[in-house]
Amino acid sequence: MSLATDAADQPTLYKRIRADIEKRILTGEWPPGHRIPFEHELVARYGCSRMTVNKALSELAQADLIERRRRAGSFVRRPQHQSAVLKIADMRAEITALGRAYGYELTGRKLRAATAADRDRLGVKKAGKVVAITCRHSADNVPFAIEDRLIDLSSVPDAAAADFSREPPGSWLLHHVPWTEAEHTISAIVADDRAAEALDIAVGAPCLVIDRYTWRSARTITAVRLLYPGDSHRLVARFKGG
Amino acid sequence: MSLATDAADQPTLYKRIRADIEKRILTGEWPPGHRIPFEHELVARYGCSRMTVNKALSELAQADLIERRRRAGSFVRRPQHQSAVLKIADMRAEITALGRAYGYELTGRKLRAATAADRDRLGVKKAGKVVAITCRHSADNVPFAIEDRLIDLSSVPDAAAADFSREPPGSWLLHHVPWTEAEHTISAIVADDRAAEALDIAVGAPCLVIDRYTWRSARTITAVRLLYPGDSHRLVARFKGG
DNA sequence: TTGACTTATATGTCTAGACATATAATCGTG
DNA sequence: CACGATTATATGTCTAGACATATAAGTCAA
Repeated sequence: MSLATDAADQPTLYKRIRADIEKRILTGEWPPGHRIPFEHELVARYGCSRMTVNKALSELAQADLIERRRRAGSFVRRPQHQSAVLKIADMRAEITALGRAYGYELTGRKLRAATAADRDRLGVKKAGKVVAITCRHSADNVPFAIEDRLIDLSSVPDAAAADFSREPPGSWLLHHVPWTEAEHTISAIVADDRAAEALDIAVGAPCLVIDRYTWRSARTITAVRLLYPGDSHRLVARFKGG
Repeated sequence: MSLATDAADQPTLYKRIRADIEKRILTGEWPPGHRIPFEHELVARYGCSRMTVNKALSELAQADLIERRRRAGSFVRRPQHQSAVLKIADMRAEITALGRAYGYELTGRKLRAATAADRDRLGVKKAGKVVAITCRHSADNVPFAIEDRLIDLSSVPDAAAADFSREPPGSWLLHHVPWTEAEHTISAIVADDRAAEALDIAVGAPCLVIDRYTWRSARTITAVRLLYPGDSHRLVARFKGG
């Protein structure tokens, strides 16, 4: 046994090294800027080859926990610009996860040549065909959110033939467009007449608005606006790492 | 030269292998579920050792782009549960980044033994001392957000002596608490009398609310509620990776 | 003091092997 | 056919080297 441990070491050695270092960083024992021991020191401490500690350190670097600089060493990174992971699963999953019955209703569907407003909303210059969809999601038969969506058919031609009367466009896209990037803008408004009626709330009640633009490899796919009743719905974001 | 390329290969070989595979996944050429070539096939294709392709594949696995299964092979992962990276920098940075003048005003500060409400809000059971702070952030002398914060002194004893009349508690904590986890809850409300006056908006105007709980290694540090005028402020979240 | 040159060193990448281990596939048996 | 045992195989981890390369630090001259 060339391992430095006498006890049974469940995880593999490089994972143990990684976990050891991670622990010291997370507990603050090694604060941001602190220099991690050199590879050759860790090699001596753990009695293994350099490739093994290198693998541990490389993974920590990939996870942005440390920064590695040639000739200088490896250093604990300072907490990144604060960022949060905001879970926005598709509506069905979101509502189902709450243990509530999911309901869906297509309220409008139009196929048309892109208007100037459409192009502006999708952020594209070229004209093309689009599908405009409005629909409503409900939980236990209570309105949960209304959706107003535009899909660029030049990016997703299949969407022209898709049947959105049963499957919500968000789910459909999620299963047909394998990899996406998106930008969300979250704001608050008060419900106007139309929103109030669709969501069964009072005019002037607060609403949470999420505007989401989704694209794939620099190609716009869809723009969607979701309107939630603000007092009943909450977006939960979990954030890790500074 | 054992490299399979004749052209000058700027990046290193394993990075090129990783990029090649990543590209095929991102363009959809290899859809979710597709089996990546076996390591020994990639070894043959690139004319390198197994460790080199293994490093490329390991990094893709760490980035959740592929999933590796013993004996079966490596497979393109299906787009994860949709998640967004929500940037919420500290207020000064946020406002400064907008090119506006940052203003800060401490409106209240109390040091007290934790009340039942405080303990509930911080999610702790044991009693202890807390600091309660209210303050206001402004951009170009226009109210930008009001903040209502509770700091657990048993986790951050230094906060008792900190001078929050000049430095906002958010910035102070960010620089004194090196590593944190947090949970955000985003909702919408309409402004009540107090909020309307502090933010200089009309009663009944929409407001964006962010409740943030921050802790470090399972230890609660602070709970904060931020109130933004909903029509002027926007939270932008950028999301990558399905 | 400053700038240009040199050197030492820590990380970056890679190899050609090795054995471990989980598991899909196959084979036998009741 | 169902089920348990066996086998083949792809990944997981590790070694003991090697050379490449960026750069901090030291050296020396203007």
